[in-house]
Amino acid sequence: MAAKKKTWFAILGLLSWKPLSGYDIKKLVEIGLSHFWSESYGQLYPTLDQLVAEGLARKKPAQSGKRKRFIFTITAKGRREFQNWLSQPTEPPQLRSEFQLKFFLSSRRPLAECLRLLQEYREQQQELYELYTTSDAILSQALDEDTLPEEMRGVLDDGSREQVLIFLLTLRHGVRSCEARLAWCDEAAQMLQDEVRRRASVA
Amino acid sequence: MAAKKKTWFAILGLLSWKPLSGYDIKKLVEIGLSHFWSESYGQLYPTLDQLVAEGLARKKPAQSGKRKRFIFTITAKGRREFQNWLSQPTEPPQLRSEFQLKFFLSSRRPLAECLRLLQEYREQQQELYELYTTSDAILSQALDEDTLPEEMRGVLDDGSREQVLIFLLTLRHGVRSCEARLAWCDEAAQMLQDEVRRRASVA
DNA sequence: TCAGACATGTAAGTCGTTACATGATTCA
DNA sequence: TGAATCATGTAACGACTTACATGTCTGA
Repeated sequence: MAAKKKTWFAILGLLSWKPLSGYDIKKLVEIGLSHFWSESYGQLYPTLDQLVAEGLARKKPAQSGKRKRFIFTITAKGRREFQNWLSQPTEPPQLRSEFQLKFFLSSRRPLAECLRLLQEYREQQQELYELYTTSDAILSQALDEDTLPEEMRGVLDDGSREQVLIFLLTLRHGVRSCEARLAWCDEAAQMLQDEVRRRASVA
Repeated sequence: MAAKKKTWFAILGLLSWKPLSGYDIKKLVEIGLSHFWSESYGQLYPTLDQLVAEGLARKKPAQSGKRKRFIFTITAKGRREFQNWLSQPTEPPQLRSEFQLKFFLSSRRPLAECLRLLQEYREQQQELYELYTTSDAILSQALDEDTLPEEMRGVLDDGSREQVLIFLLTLRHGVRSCEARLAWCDEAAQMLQDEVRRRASVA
């Protein structure tokens, strides 16, 4: 139980909300956590069995519906493990950014190359930003009106305001980060172009 | 040559600056790329041999110094591969943030728990921010005065302004991101506390 | 002399994705 | 009837870290 196993806790956390199948969990992650988390089936199903083996969850076939389907329920032990993980210090995200790597390594290439990289990055971020702000608007409105947006039924149940609020806040983390990156792109492009001009004037 | 192998290109990129040993590369990554990249020896040395096997680099024992030491030099083919990688579309960083995972999953826990997570995160970011701004100041000054800061001799050679500029800009990406995250923490804490108050007033 | 930096490497294990394999059910 | 979705799983691979193993050289 020592190491990382973040997948374990991602799953336990979702199970702490309500019993779910592997498939449910996959969907939930895609809808709710997609901008900062992902899980593949290849990871999910084996991990679920491990959780059961460790006594952190229970597996039982679903009686409703005719499909082969297994519902996982968190155990008291699982809940304790999850809460313990929550209270444990969080390791800061160590991102590996291919863009930044390229940008840094391009410092001996023509400045046009750096600028092209910058522009490509900016376009990606802009697209992301629009995605985020759309969802942000929907969630903000929902919070205002104290309702649940349709897209979220099944993901967030009952009229829990906190859930909507936290959802909105995690999203807004993405929004703010995106904004910062966009601003940085403009600042960086500006400085690179200033440098081009400076070089021209010195020569 | 199809897939990811970003380590390959990180190394090739550094070798495109000048011939280096595995140890040199490790140091260079730690000093120059540490806030968005890392390489471990377990990755580095085998990859260097792979590069040689693919004809992208050449390995030769160093004649200077008495220590066992191998210098790697990029080949023309290696250079082509590197430049090709640079021009290839960059995949957007998919971060997996343990903090965001915790924060999201804590939405059914007492609000105090969410606030604690937030505060811990803020402290981490604050620390990072101070680290970044210190380096930023040094690099900004160096750029102003057209000199190389001592810490960078060996990392960046000759008086290449572009190198210092790009170095500063990659760093500033971190600075801007940090600022955004700090601002987000404050915004989020504010909104959570408003919610606590709102709940009190409704009850 | 001995700590700390220099220097290279391997083995084992963790973490995660992709692609594949299989099959039921629903609905247009 | 056939495409989409529901649903579970495995095998193979790739990326990366950690810990270990080994030894040299420099300078206080």
